[in-house]
Amino acid sequence: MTFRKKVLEIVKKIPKGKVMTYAEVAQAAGLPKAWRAVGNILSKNKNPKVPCYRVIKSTGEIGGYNRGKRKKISLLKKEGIKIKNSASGAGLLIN
DNA sequence: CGTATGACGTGCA
DNA sequence: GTGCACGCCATAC
Repeated sequence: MTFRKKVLEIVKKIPKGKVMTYAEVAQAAGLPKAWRAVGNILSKNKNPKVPCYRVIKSTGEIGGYNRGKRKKISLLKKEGIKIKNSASGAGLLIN
């Protein structure tokens, strides 16, 4: 079980309507200091079953998305999460 | 095997 | 409040 796969598993287990930060995912994967790699892995994530859009930065920022940050925001909004500011503002509301 | 990179995080100016 | 720089880990080439 590589760290990469573990991270993907964790992200897959994220409940609907909820979000996790890269740091949280890394911690859940067993390497709380590997959030760096988490982002890197998700960026190269080729598994469509992984809702990588539910993973955000610890600062509350959206971060980025393979298919465009815009799309990520839309998906999160559908889940009940609204984005206050996508830049520096760092604000997302959960319902 | 070694180097470079990245969807980050925190600290400091 | 905003901007810049450093540090960290795993993956890719």
